[in-house]
Amino acid sequence: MNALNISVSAKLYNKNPEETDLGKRILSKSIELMEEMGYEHVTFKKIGLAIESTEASVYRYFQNKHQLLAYLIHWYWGWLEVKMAQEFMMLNSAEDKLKRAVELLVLPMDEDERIPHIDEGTLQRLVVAEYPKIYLTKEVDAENEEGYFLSYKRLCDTLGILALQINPDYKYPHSLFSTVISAAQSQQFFTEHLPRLSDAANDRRAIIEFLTEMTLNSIQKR
Amino acid sequence: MNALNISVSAKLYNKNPEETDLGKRILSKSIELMEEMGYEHVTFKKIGLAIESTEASVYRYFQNKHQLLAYLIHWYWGWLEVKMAQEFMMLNSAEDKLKRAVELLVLPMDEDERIPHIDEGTLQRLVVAEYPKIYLTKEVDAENEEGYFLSYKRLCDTLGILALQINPDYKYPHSLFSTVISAAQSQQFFTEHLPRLSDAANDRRAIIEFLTEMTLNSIQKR
DNA sequence: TTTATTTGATAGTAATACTATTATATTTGC
DNA sequence: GCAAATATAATAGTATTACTATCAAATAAA
Repeated sequence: MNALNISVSAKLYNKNPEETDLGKRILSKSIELMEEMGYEHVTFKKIGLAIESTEASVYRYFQNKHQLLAYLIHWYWGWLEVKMAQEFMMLNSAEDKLKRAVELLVLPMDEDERIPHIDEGTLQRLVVAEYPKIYLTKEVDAENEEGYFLSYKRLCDTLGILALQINPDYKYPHSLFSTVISAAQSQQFFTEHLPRLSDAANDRRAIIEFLTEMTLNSIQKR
Repeated sequence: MNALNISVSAKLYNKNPEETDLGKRILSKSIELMEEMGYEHVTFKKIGLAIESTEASVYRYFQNKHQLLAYLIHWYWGWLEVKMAQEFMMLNSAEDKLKRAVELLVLPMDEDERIPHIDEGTLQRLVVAEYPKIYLTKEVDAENEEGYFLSYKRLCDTLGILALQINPDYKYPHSLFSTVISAAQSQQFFTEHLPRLSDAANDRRAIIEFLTEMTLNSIQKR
């Protein structure tokens, strides 16, 4: 147990995939498959095949594909929060922390060797491509009560608190950061697939600058 | 043909639903059904039943559920653009126009009696609940070439041009308005389902204020 | 009023999203 | 080291979904 562990609510799985080898292979391969062929085209049968096991085994860990995606995305936000906390220790001003947070949202991630079964870079691309699908459903209220979205909400809170350190009177910290996090994802998607919806021709630094300006200009007292 | 007509690319249907009575009933009922039970739970069989026809008839108009949703959302953005153009005629400054645009994105729509087969209010709620699903797919590039997202892109352009009237040096007009439009949708969803992700407790005016501030502060020369 | 087109009714297929069962490994407790 | 518990593999089966195809009846157009 020297490895870093991201806590994921027990409601997000049937059987904890982090506890077994097969479970870790499911995580690893489903990230790969979903990123590669897209959430809609993945089935538990295909995952079973990829991990050289069976459909039934995957069902033992996750109730369905939706829960699996929710798990992976939840894990991603939890992990990003840990990353941010680590980096924030080296920074002093709230403004520097926010700037760094935006960078971490947009820059490609390198593999964290403490967690060999999860390829953070691939997971990040998966999140960019799929994340709104976990809450844009009719089951959102029930799943919200089960804690499906806790790590995302916590991340927004954390950043919102930084904003209030810059300007305690700012009225919309939660709205702002749910917007910024979401825009960080969608701008990455748009530069690649719908470039007319962005001004950052495949240039992550431009996305970062856009988001940073938007964030700081919104918060600033005037 | 005294009625207003929103142009929708022929790639978005098999057979133009606006041209027949059955087609219009499909539009009308699928908006209702999708809003009510959510995109995932709708099937062409259910739509067939609701319009007192058959599954096969629905397939004659749309290749699949995804294309149908894309049609409806495309129609919505097209219609919103027309609405905005109408309202902009009564306004002079670019700033006033942008403010009004944000209001139109967020305020509930009333029925346009020129188009009796489409309930704009219900359609707006459908768009809030489902719109990213039309581009978050592996088919996005192919569908983009077919013009699936033209009305959305046009809307971003239009608003971006207004921003440049306020500040010709602003570097991110497309990114800003794809973000603002998207945030207008997601903030509505969050206030209802994930309130911790917004600061506008079921208050559309607060969403409007948040977005308007964010927009104008981003554009402003400094 | 013949011809073409649209719709309704029905059937059928392959894939999906599961649930269930049983045999075989593998691990754990004693 | 062995019995008991647990995890997995292999397989089968079901209901639903996402289509495709066919053909007759109704309607519209030439």
